Formats: sequence, structure tokens, C-alpha cells
Amino acid sequence: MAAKRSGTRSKRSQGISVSLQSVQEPRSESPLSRERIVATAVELLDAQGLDGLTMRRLADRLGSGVMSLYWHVDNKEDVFDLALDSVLEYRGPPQIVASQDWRGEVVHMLEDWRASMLRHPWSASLLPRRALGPNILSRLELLSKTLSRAGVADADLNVAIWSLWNYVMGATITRANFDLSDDGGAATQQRLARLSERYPRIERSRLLLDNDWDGAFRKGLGFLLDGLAPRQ
Amino acid sequence: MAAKRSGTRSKRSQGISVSLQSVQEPRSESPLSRERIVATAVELLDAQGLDGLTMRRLADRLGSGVMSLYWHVDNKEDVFDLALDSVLEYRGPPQIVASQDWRGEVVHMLEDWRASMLRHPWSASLLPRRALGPNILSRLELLSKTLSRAGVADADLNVAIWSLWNYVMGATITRANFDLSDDGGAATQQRLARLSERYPRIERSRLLLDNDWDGAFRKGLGFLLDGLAPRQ
DNA sequence: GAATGACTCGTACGCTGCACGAGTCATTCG
DNA sequence: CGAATGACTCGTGCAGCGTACGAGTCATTC
Repeated sequence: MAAKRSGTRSKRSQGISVSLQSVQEPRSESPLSRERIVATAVELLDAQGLDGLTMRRLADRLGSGVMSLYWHVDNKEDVFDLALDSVLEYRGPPQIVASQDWRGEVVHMLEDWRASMLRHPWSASLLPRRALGPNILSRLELLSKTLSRAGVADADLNVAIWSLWNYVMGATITRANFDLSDDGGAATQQRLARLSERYPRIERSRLLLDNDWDGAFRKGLGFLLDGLAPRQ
Repeated sequence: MAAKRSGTRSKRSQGISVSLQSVQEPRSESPLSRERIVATAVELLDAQGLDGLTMRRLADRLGSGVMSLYWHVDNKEDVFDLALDSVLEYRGPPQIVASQDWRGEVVHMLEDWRASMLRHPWSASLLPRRALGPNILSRLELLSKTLSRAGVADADLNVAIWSLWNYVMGATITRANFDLSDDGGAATQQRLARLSERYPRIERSRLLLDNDWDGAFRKGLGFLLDGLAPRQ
């Protein structure tokens, strides 16, 4: 039988490709590439959600055959991983933030993180079940550095990072899914009305109706930071 | 054409069924019922995970035909909703906890919540994207009551509840998925080794290796509660 | 001019959720 | 008593999915 290429990683060469990219670029469309596939996957995910991404649709958008994708990519999971990572880059805090203001830096980074995920709501559901990509790890590294500078004890550092991770993930996943499952409000309102009898406090406090998500995120984050590094 | 039953809710009668359940119960097996379907779905989900639940497998386990399920249940989503809710019941704090100890009550309830979800790891991924069932709402209602009693200001109550929700959801989802994606450790170890150069602090603090999850959950929860209702 | 490697793609397989319509059987009604 | 009704079961069939496999194309290198 013919020699079959195999191996658990992608087949495409990772080495230096010095080919001078001959002139006829727009043959029918630009050629397939891992980058183009990932970018299109993100488009598709944004437009259609997690279930909306199928290899067939992806190939259609790229103007290629379905199986061509598998040259550049191991499998569908790989596409998810790459799309997720491509969306989580962090460019660092703005200059405006004073470098002594650790609290401002943490808040900025976590709000940016949350915002990135909400811009691509599928990413929030994806992150916990996929391996940690380089961009998330960079964020955690930075977080660790900043908290340490803020005076969090070494023994508490892991717990502090996990707590913030948990808070951000929970908040973002919840928010993203409220958006998704919102059918326009009519059915939701009706459901809530029936709740008021059984769950008076939830109803009274309008827990499920108050939708200042950004404010609540920031305020709750403030409470958590208070607990982690009490203001003296 | 024949009159076709329809409607967005399930077809099976919800009303009082006074039929005396004639004696021949063990015909071949017990008859199909919504309860039996849900219980078996939970079994299947526990054993095979989210992707492991298919209507065909479910029907097989129940000794029935696939389409018979659809008499009792609207569609597959419905099965997920019912299974999720059936798993999240809360029986209240033990008597041991003094009734003045609001902190103990909150911690108990949230730890129980997390434990329930970890006993059925698929539930954690499911909860944020499904509608809120009665059992979760009960928990929130109770939480609201307890926090209020603890002295959390009315204006902060919503934020407090959401913060705790976020923390629990994030912690549980993360934990559940670490379990799932753990391939035995070999590959993970290798991956981590390569990280130590690029992310020295993460490596040094053994952030990804320390696996005292329960302790970290409790300790981080303590920090958050400190922020929400400072001990005087 | 043959060989190689990068890349594309059509076909096919086994799996999925579920629409539809044809059944079975106990209970109720005229 | 016979017919009708409603509760329930189930087989067939369809469209869509991920992807294995093998056959192709084409530029570059020996």
C-alpha cells in the first residue's frame, strides 16, 4: 500500500517556506491557508453561532472543496481551537493608566477580556473546554505579575488568579447566553410573570430584568478585589 | 387530511389522569414515561457525556423505538432541559449549621451546588445556555434571603447574587472540563514543560498543576464573601 | 524527463435528529 | 354491542453532519 502521511499534528509544513509566491495570485480566489480558514471560521461563528460552523459551509465561503480544508487543519476541533485563540489577543493597558495603579490594570485587562469574548459570544462557551492557547496564558501571566505587585501573598496567588478567572468566565458565559436565548422578550416576560408568586424576592429585586451587565460586572469585580487585596 | 396535533409544548396530557393503571404492569418492561426517559437520559449523560446522548441510544436503553420518545418529549433540547433540572434539587442546609451562621449557610449551599454539578459534569456546561428551571430559581431565592439577612444592602443585592453565581459557574465549568480533557497526564505534562520558558510565573506557581480544587473553591469564595460583607 | 511534495477535491460511509404516517390497544360513547 | 376516540408505539425515510480514502493537478527540484 502507498505510504500514508500521518501523525497527530497537522500535515501542512510548518517550516520556513521561502517560495516567492508566483505572480498569479488571483487564480479564482486567493489560495487556501490556515489563516484564511481561521478568519473565515470566525466570521461564520459570529454570524451563525457554534452550531452554524460546519466544514461544508466553511468550504463554501472559502470557495474550496470540503476536503481541502483538511490539508491545513487536523479536524473540526482544530478549527475551533484556532478560532478561539485568534480572538483572545491582548494588546496591554493604555498609557493613560498610571503604572502604580494595579487595580486599574487588572480591571482593564479583565474588562477587555470579557469584551473580546462578548464580541464573539461562541468563544465564551468554548474556552473552558479547549486547551489553553498562548493568548490566554499571556493574560494569566500578566495577571499574576500585577497581583503580586499589588501585594497579594505568594500563598494566595493561585487562589486569587483562579477566583478572577472563575468570575470572568461565569459572568461572560452567562451574559453571552442570555443574549443568545433571548427570543425577543415576549415569552421571557410571560415566564417571569408566572415566577413572581413562587419566587418573590427574585421578582421584587428584578434580578432577571436589571440589565446593566457592564456595571454589575465592574461592581462585582470590585467586591472580589476588595476581598483579595483589602484597601488599607 | 387528518387533524394533526400540534403546539409548541409536549403532546402528552398534563391533566389529571385518573386511570387506575390496569394490573398488567410488567408487559415486557415498564411503560415509557417522561420520568423514566429523564432518569435514563441522566444515566446516559453521566456515562457518555454530552455528545454521548443520542435519541437512538436513549431509546435502546429504554427498550423502545426511537420515535416513541417524541410522544413524551418535544425534542432533544427538551430532554436536556429536563435532565438538567432533575439534577439541581437542593434539600437545604443541615441542622448542624446554626441558623445565625449566614456564612456557613451560603458556603454550604454553593458547595452543594457545585458538587451536584460535578457529579454530573455535563450539567455545568448546560446550565448557562438553558432556561432557568425551578430548582435553580429556588436556590437563588434562598441565596437572596440569606444575603439580605447577612446585612448586604438592598442596592448591592443583585450584584452580590450575580457575583456568587458567576464564581460558582466559572469554577464548576472550569473544573468539569479539566476533568474531561485530561488525557491521562502525559501529553499535558509535556505541554506544560514547554510553557515554562514563555510563562515563568505560571510555571513557578504551578498554577496549572495544583489540584486542590475544593480548597481553592472554598478559599476564593471566602475572599469574595469578605468583599461582599466585610467581617466587622 | 522523471520524481517529489504541496495542495485540491469527489465520492462514500456511518452517524445524527426528527417528520410522517401507519399501526396497537384500552376506554368511552351512542 | 359496535364504533369512535385518544394514548401511545414504532419503521421508514430524509437531509445534513464529520471525515477516510484515493485520485487528481501543478510548480519545483534533481
